[in-house]
Amino acid sequence: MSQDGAGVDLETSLGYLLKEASSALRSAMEGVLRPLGMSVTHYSCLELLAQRPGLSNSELARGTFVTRQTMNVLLQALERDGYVTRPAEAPFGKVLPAELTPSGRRSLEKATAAVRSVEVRMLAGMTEAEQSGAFRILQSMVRSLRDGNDGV
Amino acid sequence: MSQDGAGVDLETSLGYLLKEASSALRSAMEGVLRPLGMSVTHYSCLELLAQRPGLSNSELARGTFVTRQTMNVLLQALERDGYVTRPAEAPFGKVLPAELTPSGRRSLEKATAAVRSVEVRMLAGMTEAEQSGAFRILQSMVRSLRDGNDGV
DNA sequence: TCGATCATGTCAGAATGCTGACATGAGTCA
DNA sequence: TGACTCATGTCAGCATTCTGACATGATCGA
Repeated sequence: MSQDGAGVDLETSLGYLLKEASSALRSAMEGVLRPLGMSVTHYSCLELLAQRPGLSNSELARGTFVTRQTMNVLLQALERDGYVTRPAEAPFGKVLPAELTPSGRRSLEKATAAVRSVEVRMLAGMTEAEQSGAFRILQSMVRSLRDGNDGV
Repeated sequence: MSQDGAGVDLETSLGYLLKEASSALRSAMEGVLRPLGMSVTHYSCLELLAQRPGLSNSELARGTFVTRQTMNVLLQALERDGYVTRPAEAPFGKVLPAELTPSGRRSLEKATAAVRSVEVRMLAGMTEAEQSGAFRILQSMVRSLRDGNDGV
């Protein structure tokens, strides 16, 4: 199965498995969000805004792991469709705090329920201890990867 | 910090953390692969072919978590640049087995070393037991997500 | 043997995200 | 005060990936 001497054995690589898990999660989320006419990034943006009202474009971008240019395009669409509002002028500096409209909040409700069901399914068969263990380990990975990243 | 009653708390959501970890890994891999003129999918394809010579386009697509259309575009580019060869005619059915050329193998060597260093960094500070625990847990997540996915 | 079903390779067009670039406002330091 | 650095919002162009569609070859059941 494993090729001796090869650098990264896909069968035992945690990096590969991480990618696989992330792909499966994304796929499952797309599956439940598509009927609602929502993409994963779309949903992530609304969810983030619901939990932290007033976040700026750049902050939302960091929170959803896309560039601020990408988030800007998405925010403009969400604004046009009436899910999000931003003031015409920045109250301070250039930062424009965004907020959900009632329509945005309504639209988010169904999506949140759908995504929660996916997360529940993902955690099926795992004990509480395993879940908190997974949490610690993933956090450790993120920290280690960020550290050596030269601030990029 | 947490909003009581909200469906998915980002601070404690394993799904969100999984996405964060995957994003950090991808970012780190892009960082080391870019100087080599290689994208993550590009590398993944070569690595997969090195470990399992003769994989078809569709099999490579599944192994790198992209569609077979995407992999087809990539394979054509890799073929054009002399990293991969495929027979002009299928030895059986329509399946075209792909293989690395010596040039492809050479190009992969540096990339493998770079990616391995990223994986080592990611696992820094984790015990053997934690790593195998992480492996089991991620596998469990993948299985649970796939199960309810209606075969998509 | 024949028709239905499925997987594959491939082309074309659309969607999504990224890099590059620019102007603007805040903070820092001499 | 003035120069410098940094983060932000935004526009434009490019890269990557996806969805839709089609023809072809293998497989299976009647």
